[in-house]
Amino acid sequence: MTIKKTTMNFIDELKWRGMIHDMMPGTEHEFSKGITTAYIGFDPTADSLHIGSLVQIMILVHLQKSGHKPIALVGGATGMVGDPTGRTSERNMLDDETLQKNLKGIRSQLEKFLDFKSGANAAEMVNNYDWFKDFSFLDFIRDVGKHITVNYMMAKDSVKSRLESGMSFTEFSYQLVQGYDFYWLWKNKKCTVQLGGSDQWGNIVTGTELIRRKAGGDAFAVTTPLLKKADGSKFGKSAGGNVWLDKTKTSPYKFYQYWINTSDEDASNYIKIFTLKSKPEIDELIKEHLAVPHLRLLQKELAKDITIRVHSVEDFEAAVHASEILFKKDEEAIAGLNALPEDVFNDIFEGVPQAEIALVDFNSGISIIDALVLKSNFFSSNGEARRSLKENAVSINKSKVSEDKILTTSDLIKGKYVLVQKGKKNYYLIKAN
RNA sequence: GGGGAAAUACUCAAGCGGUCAACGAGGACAGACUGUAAAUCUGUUGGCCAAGCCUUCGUAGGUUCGAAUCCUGCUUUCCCCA
Repeated sequence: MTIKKTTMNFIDELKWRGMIHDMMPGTEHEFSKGITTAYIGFDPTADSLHIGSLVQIMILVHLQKSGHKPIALVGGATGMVGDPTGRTSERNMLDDETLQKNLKGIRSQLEKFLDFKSGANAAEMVNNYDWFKDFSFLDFIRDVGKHITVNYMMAKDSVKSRLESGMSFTEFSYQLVQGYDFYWLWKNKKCTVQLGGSDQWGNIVTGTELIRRKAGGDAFAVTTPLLKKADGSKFGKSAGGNVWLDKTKTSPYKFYQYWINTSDEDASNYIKIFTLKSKPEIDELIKEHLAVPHLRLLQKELAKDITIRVHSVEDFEAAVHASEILFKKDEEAIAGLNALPEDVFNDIFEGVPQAEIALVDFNSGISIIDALVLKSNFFSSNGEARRSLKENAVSINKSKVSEDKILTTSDLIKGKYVLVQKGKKNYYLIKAN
């Protein structure tokens, strides 16, 4: 994609958006010198990035917008070692095949956000495996290890916290490997700044230290705050786990819903971080939102902006359409569903758990519990289904049902579907055939 | 190498021979209230053919009418001494 330039300087831009946690002295001056190259590393632990990495992606986007050159590093080598930061136990190593698959997936996602083609500040993607693959162990400990003392490495929190429980030499070496990445990029790509989450500070500093001791060079760092929700829970997780950028892992509908469900408190922060809207625009939105909070303008703008950029306008529109229908009240919603063409109907429920039940069963009638457990596995046990029914949590076709409900052909929408809900937001679909 | 302590459900954590499917807290899920927010209040949180029955308290045995609770072996973790 192409990137429109802004005039605001990079650091100021990040500052008002609340995206800076810490910065090395001299960093601002570095960016004022002209086109500056900076990099962020992405961990290839899965074949898709999730919305946690979206913060880092946005940083690179801002960097490029303010005229600097972003480098996205995918860690083919570091992925083989495993970053101990924030981990309490030794990490499983990835095998080569998975690693390659993951790198490929991540690469294609990054291409959606950054401009890799045009101009002096075109983004670049690098894989640290390229410079590590022919670097022998002996050469590494002589050329790199010599410059950093064990005392220095042990002082890092990521290491200290693991001294009790144990840590392999492999993970202990991680900071040196990442540090060398920075050195390599500094030397070969004139990359003078490393960006990253605040948990990466220790690793980044090892890099600047290596550059200083090995080559007497200057290098800088900016870290972003780790996102948390206002209630203290982890950002980027929904009931089903991570929220992924890959639509086969997290459907656009669910993706959109994740953002729509953002609390007011978080929404005003997120909109600064995850959208490219200008300060006046955002200030205005927040003001409007405060005046009429129940309209949830912020959440809608946030969800719209991100869904479109991560997926597409079409995906966004489909998600809104689906949301409108699903969250309408009772009869209205059923009428809406009945009116839908079959393919749209299927799109809406893509990504919703589905089960097929034979049409003949409907003729004779199916008890609600059998339908929810035995026939579909929507609930994991009869007890759980009974419990939910008692709690008045289960709806069939948008109306609450009790334990004695029997499903028959008259419950079929479009003669084929039964819409099941647990609570307000969990949908399941039964297909008769 | 010697000595001591501990292992309980998603997590922390009670329990120390029957009244224990196991206190309590957190989390999670649901209900009410709302705005598909937050906060608050309430309920639920092993399974089943459900006033009953079955399987659970690291693991394998044993004592006992009866064990999460006592004994023995094993495994793992932590602490102290060398």
